[in-house]
Amino acid sequence: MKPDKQKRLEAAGFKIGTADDFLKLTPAESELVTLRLSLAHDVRRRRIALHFTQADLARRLGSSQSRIAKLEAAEPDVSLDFLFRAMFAMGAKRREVGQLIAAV
Amino acid sequence: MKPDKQKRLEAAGFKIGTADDFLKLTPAESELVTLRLSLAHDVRRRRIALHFTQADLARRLGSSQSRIAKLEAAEPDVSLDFLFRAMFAMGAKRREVGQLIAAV
DNA sequence: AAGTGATATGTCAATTCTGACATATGTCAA
DNA sequence: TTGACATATGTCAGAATTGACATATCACTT
Repeated sequence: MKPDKQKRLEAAGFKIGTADDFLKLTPAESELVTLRLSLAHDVRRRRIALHFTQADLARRLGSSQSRIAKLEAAEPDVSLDFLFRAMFAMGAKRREVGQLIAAV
Repeated sequence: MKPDKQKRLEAAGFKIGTADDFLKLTPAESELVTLRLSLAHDVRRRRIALHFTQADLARRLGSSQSRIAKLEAAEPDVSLDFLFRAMFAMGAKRREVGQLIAAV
């Protein structure tokens, strides 16, 4: 958001902040949320780059299409284990995953 | 292991390899195992650097001393979620965690 | 409009993971 | 040796996550 727009909104009584602020997350919780979102987004990016459907990826993981949809939506009942397994199942290396996680 | 020692052992009929080889892990499984071990090791390293006992860390996580012991031992019933929560609970940032994961 | 393939959403029983607890082992100082 | 503190190991009921399935929605072609 541009600074001037933020000023105008605040003048109008709106509090502006990130979703983390809004939800009053601790720094640790915030890091975890960001991590989950990054992974979920990258799974989709990689899947599409490989021309896989969700069903294709599910088959590789011994899972189901609906679970992949939930994974990519970063739904709260999706574990980090599942997210990482999806990454590695698409050939991602620790090096690449580390870079993704470290990215600001 | 030093190369010469490995040669001697192989000459004696021993097969030398990594645990991954021995267990016949796929590359994806291998990446996951290494990831878990790296995190578990780093949790212990950080905890000790902070002069925390396992009970201290457990309290921060709303967990128990025994679960932290299992975590640091990378026992198979410990989730990646729990490992990451422990890292972040000790103040680790995504940047640092990413570097740890990316490290060869 | 109807058909087709991909993705999203909801539910649920089974599996997996968790905190809690008991207890064992280890370490070190008094 | 005893005591005090830290860590390890085992168990288990409850909580969280899973695959499977049904079905809805979307995008595109005919």
